[in-house]
Amino acid sequence: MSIRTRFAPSPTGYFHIAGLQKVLYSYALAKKNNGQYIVRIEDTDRNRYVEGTEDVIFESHKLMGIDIDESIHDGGDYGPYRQSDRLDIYKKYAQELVEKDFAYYAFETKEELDEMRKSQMDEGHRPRYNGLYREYDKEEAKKRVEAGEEYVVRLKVPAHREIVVEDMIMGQMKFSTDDLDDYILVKSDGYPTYHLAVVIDDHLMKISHIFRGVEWIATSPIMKLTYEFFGWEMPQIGHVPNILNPNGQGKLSKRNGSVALSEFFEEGYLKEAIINFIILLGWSPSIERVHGEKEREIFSIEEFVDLFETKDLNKSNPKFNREKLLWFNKEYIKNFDTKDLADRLKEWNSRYLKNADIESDDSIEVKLELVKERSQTLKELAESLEFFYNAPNKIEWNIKQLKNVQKNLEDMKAEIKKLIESFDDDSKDWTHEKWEEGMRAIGDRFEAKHGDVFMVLRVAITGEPFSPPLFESLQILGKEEVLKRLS
RNA sequence: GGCCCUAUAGUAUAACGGUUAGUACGCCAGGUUUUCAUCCUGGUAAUCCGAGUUCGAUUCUCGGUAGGGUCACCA
Repeated sequence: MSIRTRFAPSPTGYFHIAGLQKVLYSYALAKKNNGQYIVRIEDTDRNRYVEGTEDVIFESHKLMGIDIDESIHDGGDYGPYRQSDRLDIYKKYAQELVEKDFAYYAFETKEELDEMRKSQMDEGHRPRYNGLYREYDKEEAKKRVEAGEEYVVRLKVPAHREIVVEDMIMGQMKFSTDDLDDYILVKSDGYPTYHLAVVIDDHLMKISHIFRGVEWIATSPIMKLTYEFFGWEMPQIGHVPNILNPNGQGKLSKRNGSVALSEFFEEGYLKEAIINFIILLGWSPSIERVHGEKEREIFSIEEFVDLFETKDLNKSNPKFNREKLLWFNKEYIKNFDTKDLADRLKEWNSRYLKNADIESDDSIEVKLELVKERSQTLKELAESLEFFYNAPNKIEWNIKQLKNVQKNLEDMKAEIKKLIESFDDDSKDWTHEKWEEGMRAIGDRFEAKHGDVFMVLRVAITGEPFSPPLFESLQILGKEEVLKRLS
Protein backbone atom coordinates (compact mmCIF):
# COMPACT_ATOMS: atom_id res chain seq x y z
CA MET A 1 0.00 0.00 0.00
CA SER A 2 1.36 3.37 -0.88
CA ILE A 3 2.03 6.09 1.63
CA ARG A 4 -0.28 9.05 1.25
CA THR A 5 -0.17 11.99 3.63
CA ARG A 6 -2.05 15.24 3.71
CA PHE A 7 -2.06 18.72 5.10
CA ALA A 8 -5.58 19.95 5.77
CA PRO A 9 -5.64 23.64 6.64
CA SER A 10 -8.56 25.96 7.06
CA PRO A 11 -8.38 29.08 4.96
CA THR A 12 -8.81 31.48 7.82
CA GLY A 13 -5.92 33.88 7.32
CA TYR A 14 -2.18 33.69 7.47
CA PHE A 15 0.05 30.62 7.34
CA HIS A 16 1.27 29.90 10.88
CA ILE A 17 4.85 28.69 11.10
CA ALA A 18 3.73 25.84 13.37
CA GLY A 19 1.67 24.55 10.47
CA LEU A 20 4.85 24.26 8.49
CA GLN A 21 6.06 21.57 10.86
CA LYS A 22 3.09 19.37 10.03
CA VAL A 23 3.61 20.08 6.35
CA LEU A 24 7.23 19.05 6.57
CA TYR A 25 6.64 15.86 8.52
CA SER A 26 3.78 14.86 6.22
CA TYR A 27 5.76 15.70 3.12
CA ALA A 28 8.84 13.85 4.34
CA LEU A 29 6.99 10.68 5.22
CA ALA A 30 5.30 10.59 1.83
CA LYS A 31 8.38 11.45 -0.23
CA LYS A 32 10.65 9.07 1.62
CA ASN A 33 8.33 6.27 0.61
CA ASN A 34 7.61 7.43 -2.92
CA GLY A 35 4.14 8.36 -1.82
CA GLN A 36 1.93 11.36 -2.36
CA TYR A 37 1.54 14.55 -0.39
CA ILE A 38 -1.93 16.05 -0.60
CA VAL A 39 -3.38 19.40 0.39
CA ARG A 40 -7.04 19.50 1.24
CA ILE A 41 -8.92 22.69 2.04
CA GLU A 42 -11.07 22.41 5.14
CA ASP A 43 -13.56 25.22 4.81
CA THR A 44 -16.63 23.86 6.51
CA ASP A 45 -16.78 26.68 9.02
CA ARG A 46 -18.40 29.48 7.09
CA ASN A 47 -17.99 31.91 9.98
CA ARG A 48 -14.22 31.68 10.06
CA TYR A 49 -13.74 31.49 6.32
CA VAL A 50 -11.67 34.35 4.97
CA GLU A 51 -11.86 35.07 1.28
CA GLY A 52 -8.61 34.76 -0.64
CA THR A 53 -6.66 32.93 2.02
CA GLU A 54 -6.63 29.64 0.14
CA ASP A 55 -3.95 31.29 -1.97
CA VAL A 56 -1.80 31.88 1.09
CA ILE A 57 -1.57 28.14 1.62
CA PHE A 58 -0.35 27.43 -1.88
CA GLU A 59 1.87 30.47 -2.02
CA SER A 60 3.55 29.31 1.18
CA HIS A 61 4.19 25.87 -0.25
CA LYS A 62 5.71 27.46 -3.30
CA LEU A 63 7.95 29.75 -1.30
CA MET A 64 9.09 26.82 0.82
CA GLY A 65 9.79 24.78 -2.28
CA ILE A 66 7.41 21.99 -1.35
CA ASP A 67 5.66 20.25 -4.19
CA ILE A 68 2.08 19.14 -3.78
CA ASP A 69 0.93 16.00 -5.57
CA GLU A 70 -2.80 16.48 -5.27
CA SER A 71 -4.93 19.52 -4.43
CA ILE A 72 -7.46 21.89 -5.90
CA HIS A 73 -4.65 23.24 -8.07
CA ASP A 74 -2.62 20.11 -8.68
CA GLY A 75 -5.37 17.71 -9.66
CA GLY A 76 -5.58 14.12 -8.47
CA ASP A 77 -7.94 11.17 -8.66
CA TYR A 78 -9.62 11.64 -5.31
CA GLY A 79 -11.13 15.11 -5.55
CA PRO A 80 -12.73 17.44 -5.01
CA TYR A 81 -10.00 18.63 -2.64
CA ARG A 82 -12.05 21.36 -1.06
CA GLN A 83 -14.55 20.30 1.58
CA SER A 84 -17.25 22.77 0.61
CA ASP A 85 -17.31 21.00 -2.75
CA ARG A 86 -17.99 17.67 -1.10
CA LEU A 87 -21.17 18.42 0.78
CA ASP A 88 -23.29 15.77 -0.93
CA ILE A 89 -20.70 13.14 -0.05
CA TYR A 90 -20.88 13.99 3.64
CA LYS A 91 -24.66 14.01 3.56
CA LYS A 92 -24.75 10.53 2.11
CA TYR A 93 -22.38 9.07 4.69
CA ALA A 94 -24.09 10.86 7.58
CA GLN A 95 -27.34 9.25 6.52
CA GLU A 96 -25.64 5.89 6.44
CA LEU A 97 -24.58 6.30 10.07
CA VAL A 98 -28.08 7.30 11.11
CA GLU A 99 -29.57 4.32 9.35
CA LYS A 100 -27.12 1.97 11.01
CA ASP A 101 -28.07 3.55 14.33
CA PHE A 102 -24.54 4.87 14.96
CA ALA A 103 -25.82 8.43 14.81
CA TYR A 104 -29.11 10.24 15.33
CA TYR A 105 -31.00 13.41 14.55
CA ALA A 106 -31.31 15.95 17.32
CA PHE A 107 -33.48 19.05 17.38
CA GLU A 108 -32.44 21.20 20.28
CA THR A 109 -31.37 24.73 19.50
CA LYS A 110 -28.09 26.35 20.41
CA GLU A 111 -29.94 28.42 22.97
CA GLU A 112 -31.36 25.34 24.63
CA LEU A 113 -27.92 23.80 24.79
CA ASP A 114 -26.42 26.92 26.28
CA GLU A 115 -29.17 26.97 28.85
CA MET A 116 -28.57 23.33 29.69
CA ARG A 117 -24.83 23.82 30.09
CA LYS A 118 -25.34 26.83 32.26
CA SER A 119 -27.59 25.02 34.69
CA GLN A 120 -25.20 22.08 34.80
CA MET A 121 -22.34 24.39 35.66
CA ASP A 122 -24.44 26.16 38.27
CA GLU A 123 -24.93 22.82 39.95
CA GLY A 124 -21.21 22.25 39.84
CA HIS A 125 -21.23 19.58 37.15
CA ARG A 126 -19.19 19.52 34.02
CA PRO A 127 -21.29 20.61 31.04
CA ARG A 128 -22.39 17.66 29.05
CA TYR A 129 -24.97 16.83 26.42
CA ASN A 130 -28.00 15.30 28.11
CA GLY A 131 -28.72 12.83 25.35
CA LEU A 132 -32.22 14.13 24.98
CA TYR A 133 -32.71 12.87 21.41
CA ARG A 134 -30.51 9.83 21.71
CA GLU A 135 -33.40 7.44 22.03
CA TYR A 136 -35.92 9.60 20.24
CA ASP A 137 -38.25 7.74 17.92
CA LYS A 138 -36.53 7.30 14.57
CA GLU A 139 -39.62 7.59 12.42
CA GLU A 140 -40.69 10.68 14.29
CA ALA A 141 -37.27 12.24 13.79
CA LYS A 142 -37.31 11.43 10.11
CA LYS A 143 -40.68 13.11 9.74
CA ARG A 144 -39.47 16.28 11.40
CA VAL A 145 -36.39 16.36 9.19
CA GLU A 146 -38.49 15.88 6.09
CA ALA A 147 -40.83 18.59 7.27
CA GLY A 148 -37.90 20.95 7.05
CA GLU A 149 -37.22 21.40 10.74
CA GLU A 150 -33.68 22.40 11.71
CA TYR A 151 -31.61 19.50 12.99
CA VAL A 152 -28.13 18.29 13.70
CA VAL A 153 -26.71 14.80 13.47
CA ARG A 154 -24.94 13.46 16.52
CA LEU A 155 -22.65 10.50 16.94
CA LYS A 156 -24.11 7.84 19.21
CA VAL A 157 -21.16 7.24 21.47
CA PRO A 158 -21.52 3.89 23.26
CA ALA A 159 -21.24 3.87 27.04
CA HIS A 160 -18.48 2.28 29.13
CA ARG A 161 -16.15 1.44 26.35
CA GLU A 162 -12.40 1.74 26.40
CA ILE A 163 -10.95 3.18 23.22
CA VAL A 164 -7.29 2.56 22.53
CA VAL A 165 -5.51 4.83 20.07
CA GLU A 166 -2.11 3.84 18.78
CA ASP A 167 -0.22 7.02 18.03
CA MET A 168 2.91 7.18 15.87
CA ILE A 169 4.38 9.77 18.20
CA MET A 170 2.67 9.41 21.57
CA GLY A 171 2.42 5.65 21.61
CA GLN A 172 -0.63 3.96 23.06
CA MET A 173 -3.33 6.15 24.60
CA LYS A 174 -6.44 4.90 26.36
CA PHE A 175 -9.74 6.70 26.72
CA SER A 176 -13.15 5.92 28.10
CA THR A 177 -16.25 6.70 26.07
CA ASP A 178 -17.81 7.91 29.30
CA ASP A 179 -15.70 11.05 29.00
CA LEU A 180 -16.97 11.68 25.49
CA ASP A 181 -20.01 13.63 24.38
CA ASP A 182 -22.26 12.71 21.49
CA TYR A 183 -20.34 14.90 19.10
CA ILE A 184 -22.16 16.76 16.38
CA LEU A 185 -21.36 15.42 12.92
CA VAL A 186 -23.63 17.58 10.81
CA LYS A 187 -24.41 21.16 11.78
CA SER A 188 -27.79 22.76 11.42
CA ASP A 189 -26.56 24.62 8.35
CA GLY A 190 -26.04 21.27 6.67
CA TYR A 191 -22.24 21.47 6.77
CA PRO A 192 -20.34 18.61 8.34
CA THR A 193 -18.15 19.23 11.36
CA TYR A 194 -14.48 18.43 11.26
CA HIS A 195 -15.07 15.09 12.98
CA LEU A 196 -17.21 13.74 10.18
CA ALA A 197 -15.45 15.35 7.26
CA VAL A 198 -11.89 14.27 8.11
CA VAL A 199 -12.83 10.68 8.47
CA ILE A 200 -14.73 10.54 5.21
CA ASP A 201 -12.14 12.53 3.29
CA ASP A 202 -9.11 10.71 4.61
CA HIS A 203 -10.75 7.40 3.86
CA LEU A 204 -11.92 8.33 0.39
CA MET A 205 -8.60 9.98 -0.44
CA LYS A 206 -6.79 6.85 0.74
CA ILE A 207 -4.70 8.73 3.26
CA SER A 208 -2.40 6.33 5.07
CA HIS A 209 -0.76 8.57 7.68
CA ILE A 210 -2.02 11.66 9.44
CA PHE A 211 -0.02 14.29 11.32
CA ARG A 212 -1.99 16.82 13.33
CA GLY A 213 -1.45 18.91 16.43
CA VAL A 214 -1.69 17.55 19.96
CA GLU A 215 -4.78 19.68 20.51
CA TRP A 216 -6.61 16.92 18.67
CA ILE A 217 -5.65 14.13 21.04
CA ALA A 218 -8.76 14.48 23.13
CA THR A 219 -10.98 13.83 20.14
CA SER A 220 -8.93 11.01 18.67
CA PRO A 221 -11.22 8.38 20.22
CA ILE A 222 -14.10 10.02 18.31
CA MET A 223 -12.16 9.51 15.14
CA LYS A 224 -11.42 5.92 16.04
CA LEU A 225 -15.08 5.27 16.79
CA THR A 226 -16.25 6.88 13.57
CA TYR A 227 -13.92 4.69 11.52
CA GLU A 228 -15.21 1.69 13.39
CA PHE A 229 -18.83 2.61 12.69
CA PHE A 230 -18.12 3.00 9.00
CA GLY A 231 -16.22 -0.26 9.01
CA TRP A 232 -13.11 1.42 7.63
CA GLU A 233 -9.51 1.01 8.59
CA MET A 234 -8.16 4.04 10.40
CA PRO A 235 -4.95 5.59 9.02
CA GLN A 236 -1.87 5.76 11.20
CA ILE A 237 -2.04 8.90 13.24
CA GLY A 238 0.59 11.04 14.93
CA HIS A 239 -0.06 14.02 17.16
CA VAL A 240 2.78 16.47 16.88
CA PRO A 241 3.62 18.60 19.91
CA ASN A 242 2.75 22.27 19.91
CA ILE A 243 5.45 24.84 19.46
CA LEU A 244 5.22 27.06 22.52
CA ASN A 245 6.02 30.72 23.08
CA PRO A 246 9.62 31.41 24.16
CA ASN A 247 8.42 31.78 27.74
CA GLY A 248 6.67 28.43 27.56
CA GLN A 249 3.29 30.00 28.21
CA GLY A 250 0.86 28.69 25.64
CA LYS A 251 1.03 28.01 21.95
CA LEU A 252 3.28 30.20 19.83
CA SER A 253 1.28 33.33 19.19
CA LYS A 254 1.45 36.71 17.55
CA ARG A 255 2.06 38.48 20.84
CA ASN A 256 5.58 37.10 20.89
CA GLY A 257 6.76 38.27 17.49
CA SER A 258 6.22 36.95 14.00
CA VAL A 259 4.39 33.68 13.50
CA ALA A 260 3.18 34.07 9.92
CA LEU A 261 5.46 32.49 7.38
CA SER A 262 5.11 35.60 5.22
CA GLU A 263 6.60 37.72 8.00
CA PHE A 264 9.68 35.53 8.20
CA PHE A 265 10.17 35.87 4.49
CA GLU A 266 9.73 39.59 4.68
CA GLU A 267 12.31 39.81 7.45
CA GLY A 268 14.76 38.10 5.13
CA TYR A 269 14.85 34.51 6.29
CA LEU A 270 15.85 31.83 3.81
CA LYS A 271 13.52 28.91 3.28
CA GLU A 272 16.40 26.52 3.97
CA ALA A 273 16.99 28.06 7.39
CA ILE A 274 13.34 28.08 8.31
CA ILE A 275 12.94 24.46 7.30
CA ASN A 276 16.12 23.39 9.06
CA PHE A 277 15.08 25.12 12.24
CA ILE A 278 11.50 23.86 12.25
CA ILE A 279 12.27 20.21 11.55
CA LEU A 280 14.73 20.11 14.45
CA LEU A 281 12.12 21.43 16.84
CA GLY A 282 10.86 18.01 17.78
CA TRP A 283 12.85 15.69 15.57
CA SER A 284 16.33 14.36 16.00
CA PRO A 285 17.72 12.05 13.34
CA SER A 286 19.14 8.65 14.11
CA ILE A 287 22.64 9.33 12.92
CA GLU A 288 25.96 8.24 14.29
CA ARG A 289 27.21 10.48 17.04
CA VAL A 290 30.70 10.46 18.45
CA HIS A 291 31.00 11.36 22.08
CA GLY A 292 32.56 14.79 22.47
CA GLU A 293 32.44 15.61 18.78
CA LYS A 294 30.21 18.17 17.10
CA GLU A 295 26.90 16.79 15.91
CA ARG A 296 25.47 17.50 12.53
CA GLU A 297 22.58 19.90 12.52
CA ILE A 298 22.52 21.41 9.06
CA PHE A 299 20.10 19.47 6.89
CA SER A 300 18.69 20.22 3.47
CA ILE A 301 15.11 19.23 2.84
CA GLU A 302 16.32 16.34 0.70
CA GLU A 303 18.51 15.05 3.52
CA PHE A 304 15.64 15.50 5.93
CA VAL A 305 13.31 13.45 3.74
CA ASP A 306 15.97 10.79 3.49
CA LEU A 307 16.58 10.62 7.25
CA PHE A 308 13.00 11.05 8.43
CA GLU A 309 11.58 8.39 10.74
CA THR A 310 8.46 8.83 12.84
CA LYS A 311 10.17 7.07 15.73
CA ASP A 312 12.61 9.97 15.98
CA LEU A 313 9.85 12.46 16.70
CA ASN A 314 9.69 13.93 20.19
CA LYS A 315 6.70 14.03 22.49
CA SER A 316 7.24 17.21 24.46
CA ASN A 317 6.34 20.73 23.44
CA PRO A 318 9.34 22.77 22.31
CA LYS A 319 9.68 26.49 22.83
CA PHE A 320 10.35 28.75 19.88
CA ASN A 321 13.92 30.02 20.02
CA ARG A 322 14.41 32.96 17.68
CA GLU A 323 18.15 33.22 18.32
CA LYS A 324 18.69 29.74 16.99
CA LEU A 325 16.62 30.47 13.90
CA LEU A 326 18.72 33.55 13.30
CA TRP A 327 21.85 31.48 13.68
CA PHE A 328 20.65 28.99 11.09
CA ASN A 329 19.87 31.84 8.74
CA LYS A 330 23.33 33.30 9.21
CA GLU A 331 24.91 29.93 8.57
CA TYR A 332 23.00 29.49 5.33
CA ILE A 333 23.74 33.00 4.08
CA LYS A 334 27.42 32.60 4.89
CA ASN A 335 27.71 29.26 3.16
CA PHE A 336 25.53 30.00 0.17
CA ASP A 337 27.19 30.11 -3.21
CA THR A 338 27.56 33.81 -3.94
CA LYS A 339 25.83 33.56 -7.29
CA ASP A 340 22.83 31.84 -5.72
CA LEU A 341 22.80 34.31 -2.87
CA ALA A 342 22.72 37.14 -5.39
CA ASP A 343 19.67 35.57 -7.02
CA ARG A 344 17.97 35.15 -3.66
CA LEU A 345 18.71 38.70 -2.63
CA LYS A 346 17.42 40.13 -5.88
CA GLU A 347 14.31 38.01 -5.67
CA TRP A 348 13.74 39.16 -2.09
CA ASN A 349 14.45 42.75 -3.03
CA SER A 350 11.97 42.74 -5.88
CA ARG A 351 9.36 41.31 -3.54
CA TYR A 352 9.81 43.37 -0.42
CA LEU A 353 12.43 46.11 -0.43
CA LYS A 354 12.19 47.22 -4.06
CA ASN A 355 15.54 48.99 -3.93
CA ALA A 356 16.37 50.14 -7.47
CA ASP A 357 20.12 50.10 -6.83
CA ILE A 358 20.09 46.43 -5.92
CA GLU A 359 17.65 45.65 -8.70
CA SER A 360 19.89 47.06 -11.39
CA ASP A 361 23.26 46.07 -9.96
CA ASP A 362 24.99 43.73 -12.40
CA SER A 363 28.09 43.32 -10.30
CA ILE A 364 26.43 42.60 -7.02
CA GLU A 365 28.36 39.38 -6.50
CA VAL A 366 31.70 41.09 -5.79
CA LYS A 367 29.98 43.17 -3.16
CA LEU A 368 28.17 40.19 -1.65
CA GLU A 369 31.47 38.41 -1.34
CA LEU A 370 32.49 41.13 1.08
CA VAL A 371 29.34 41.29 3.18
CA LYS A 372 27.83 37.82 3.24
CA GLU A 373 29.77 36.71 6.28
CA ARG A 374 28.44 39.50 8.39
CA SER A 375 24.70 39.40 7.76
CA GLN A 376 22.06 37.41 9.53
CA THR A 377 19.21 38.03 7.11
CA LEU A 378 18.64 39.13 3.54
CA LYS A 379 17.38 42.38 4.95
CA GLU A 380 20.66 42.98 6.75
CA LEU A 381 22.48 41.98 3.62
CA ALA A 382 20.67 44.66 1.68
CA GLU A 383 21.38 47.21 4.38
CA SER A 384 25.07 46.44 4.47
CA LEU A 385 25.20 46.96 0.71
CA GLU A 386 23.73 50.42 0.94
CA PHE A 387 27.00 52.37 1.20
CA PHE A 388 28.14 50.99 -2.12
CA TYR A 389 25.26 52.79 -3.79
CA ASN A 390 24.89 55.96 -1.78
CA ALA A 391 27.22 58.16 0.22
CA PRO A 392 26.22 58.48 3.87
CA ASN A 393 24.03 61.55 4.11
CA LYS A 394 24.90 62.55 7.61
CA ILE A 395 28.02 61.46 9.46
CA GLU A 396 28.41 61.36 13.21
CA TRP A 397 32.09 62.11 13.80
CA ASN A 398 31.94 62.47 17.52
CA ILE A 399 32.11 58.76 18.35
CA LYS A 400 34.25 56.85 20.79
CA GLN A 401 36.08 54.98 18.02
CA LEU A 402 37.50 58.35 16.90
CA LYS A 403 38.10 59.98 20.26
CA ASN A 404 41.91 59.86 19.89
CA VAL A 405 41.93 61.77 16.64
CA GLN A 406 39.15 64.29 17.12
CA LYS A 407 41.44 67.32 16.96
CA ASN A 408 43.13 66.29 13.72
CA LEU A 409 40.10 65.01 11.90
CA GLU A 410 40.05 67.47 9.03
CA ASP A 411 43.82 67.40 8.52
CA MET A 412 43.83 63.63 8.45
CA LYS A 413 41.05 63.55 5.90
CA ALA A 414 43.02 65.95 3.73
CA GLU A 415 46.13 63.75 4.00
CA ILE A 416 44.19 60.61 3.14
CA LYS A 417 42.75 62.43 0.17
CA LYS A 418 46.21 63.39 -0.99
CA LEU A 419 47.34 59.80 -0.66
CA ILE A 420 44.49 58.55 -2.80
CA GLU A 421 45.06 61.21 -5.40
CA SER A 422 48.55 59.81 -5.79
CA PHE A 423 47.11 56.39 -6.63
CA ASP A 424 46.37 55.08 -10.13
CA ASP A 425 43.12 56.30 -11.58
CA ASP A 426 42.02 52.73 -12.09
CA SER A 427 41.28 51.36 -8.63
CA LYS A 428 41.88 47.82 -9.86
CA ASP A 429 45.58 48.58 -9.76
CA TRP A 430 45.58 49.68 -6.13
CA THR A 431 47.55 47.41 -3.85
CA HIS A 432 47.43 46.54 -0.18
CA GLU A 433 51.08 47.50 0.13
CA LYS A 434 50.51 51.03 -1.08
CA TRP A 435 47.62 51.49 1.29
CA GLU A 436 49.49 50.11 4.27
CA GLU A 437 52.51 52.25 3.59
CA GLY A 438 50.57 55.46 3.01
CA MET A 439 48.18 55.06 5.92
CA ARG A 440 50.99 54.24 8.33
CA ALA A 441 52.87 57.34 7.27
CA ILE A 442 49.80 59.46 7.99
CA GLY A 443 49.42 57.82 11.36
CA ASP A 444 53.03 58.60 12.22
CA ARG A 445 52.65 62.20 11.18
CA PHE A 446 49.75 62.76 13.60
CA GLU A 447 51.10 60.42 16.29
CA ALA A 448 48.04 58.26 15.89
CA LYS A 449 47.68 54.53 15.59
CA HIS A 450 47.30 53.53 11.99
CA GLY A 451 44.09 51.78 12.98
CA ASP A 452 42.71 55.21 13.83
CA VAL A 453 43.58 56.49 10.39
CA PHE A 454 41.69 53.61 8.85
CA MET A 455 38.77 54.42 11.09
CA VAL A 456 38.66 58.00 9.80
CA LEU A 457 38.57 56.67 6.24
CA ARG A 458 35.97 54.06 7.13
CA VAL A 459 33.61 56.54 8.72
CA ALA A 460 34.01 58.97 5.83
CA ILE A 461 33.15 56.28 3.31
CA THR A 462 30.44 54.32 5.08
CA GLY A 463 29.18 56.66 7.78
CA GLU A 464 29.63 53.85 10.30
CA PRO A 465 32.46 52.72 12.60
CA PHE A 466 32.24 49.25 11.08
CA SER A 467 32.33 48.06 7.50
CA PRO A 468 33.30 45.22 5.20
CA PRO A 469 37.02 44.94 4.40
CA LEU A 470 38.05 48.49 3.51
CA PHE A 471 40.53 48.01 0.66
CA GLU A 472 38.19 45.87 -1.34
CA SER A 473 35.26 48.17 -0.65
CA LEU A 474 37.25 51.20 -1.82
CA GLN A 475 38.30 49.39 -4.95
CA ILE A 476 34.70 48.70 -5.78
CA LEU A 477 33.71 52.31 -5.13
CA GLY A 478 36.47 53.68 -7.38
CA LYS A 479 38.79 56.65 -7.07
CA GLU A 480 36.36 59.37 -8.00
CA GLU A 481 33.66 58.30 -5.56
CA VAL A 482 36.12 57.75 -2.71
CA LEU A 483 37.59 61.24 -3.14
CA LYS A 484 34.12 62.72 -3.27
CA ARG A 485 33.21 61.14 0.05
CA LEU A 486 36.37 62.49 1.65
CA SER A 487 35.57 66.05 0.67
C1' G B 1 -12.24 20.49 38.16
C1' G B 2 -12.62 15.58 34.74
C1' C B 3 -9.80 13.30 30.93
C1' C B 4 -5.17 13.02 27.90
C1' C B 5 0.04 14.13 27.03
C1' U B 6 4.86 15.69 28.67
C1' A B 7 9.34 16.49 32.02
C1' U B 8 18.01 16.25 30.76
C1' A B 9 21.74 23.23 31.34
C1' G B 10 18.13 29.64 29.84
C1' U B 11 16.74 27.14 24.78
C1' A B 12 16.77 22.77 21.17
C1' U B 13 18.35 18.04 21.90
C1' A B 14 21.95 13.12 22.58
C1' A B 15 22.96 9.09 25.81
C1' C B 16 21.43 -1.00 24.51
C1' G B 17 19.92 -0.08 32.86
C1' G B 18 26.72 0.94 33.71
C1' U B 19 29.58 7.64 29.96
C1' U B 20 34.10 12.39 33.57
C1' A B 21 25.78 13.03 31.29
C1' G B 22 27.62 14.58 24.75
C1' U B 23 26.34 18.49 20.93
C1' A B 24 24.41 23.14 19.22
C1' C B 25 22.28 28.13 20.20
C1' G B 26 22.90 31.89 23.94
C1' C B 27 26.20 34.00 27.45
C1' C B 28 31.48 34.94 29.35
C1' A B 29 36.86 35.05 28.45
C1' G B 30 41.14 34.71 25.22
C1' G B 31 43.47 34.46 20.20
C1' U B 32 43.47 35.93 14.75
C1' U B 33 41.86 40.58 12.13
C1' U B 34 42.95 48.10 10.23
C1' U B 35 36.71 48.12 12.30
C1' C B 36 32.37 45.05 12.69
C1' A B 37 31.67 40.22 11.65
C1' U B 38 33.82 35.50 10.37
C1' C B 39 37.23 31.88 12.19
C1' C B 40 39.91 29.28 16.36
C1' U B 41 40.51 28.03 21.75
C1' G B 42 38.61 27.77 26.51
C1' G B 43 34.68 28.52 30.15
C1' U B 44 29.51 28.75 32.16
C1' A B 45 25.24 25.68 32.94
C1' A B 46 21.08 20.09 33.29
C1' U B 47 18.88 14.55 34.55
C1' C B 48 11.72 18.31 38.61
C1' C B 49 10.84 15.96 43.74
C1' G B 50 9.94 11.38 46.61
C1' A B 51 9.53 6.26 47.00
C1' G B 52 10.10 1.34 44.68
C1' U B 53 12.57 -2.52 41.33
C1' U B 54 17.92 -3.53 40.53
C1' C B 55 24.62 -4.99 42.24
C1' G B 56 23.66 -0.37 39.55
C1' A B 57 18.23 4.24 37.40
C1' U B 58 18.54 10.18 33.22
C1' U B 59 16.61 5.46 31.45
C1' C B 60 11.73 0.82 34.29
C1' U B 61 7.15 1.26 38.04
C1' C B 62 4.17 4.18 41.35
C1' G B 63 3.01 8.86 43.78
C1' G B 64 3.61 14.00 43.94
C1' U B 65 4.85 18.70 41.54
C1' A B 66 5.14 21.67 37.24
C1' G B 67 3.94 22.68 32.10
C1' G B 68 0.89 21.80 27.77
C1' G B 69 -3.75 20.18 25.56
C1' U B 70 -9.01 19.41 25.77
C1' C B 71 -13.96 19.54 27.64
C1' A B 72 -18.43 24.28 21.06
C1' C B 73 -23.49 23.40 15.69
C1' C B 74 -14.24 26.07 15.58
C1' A B 75 -10.92 23.62 13.14
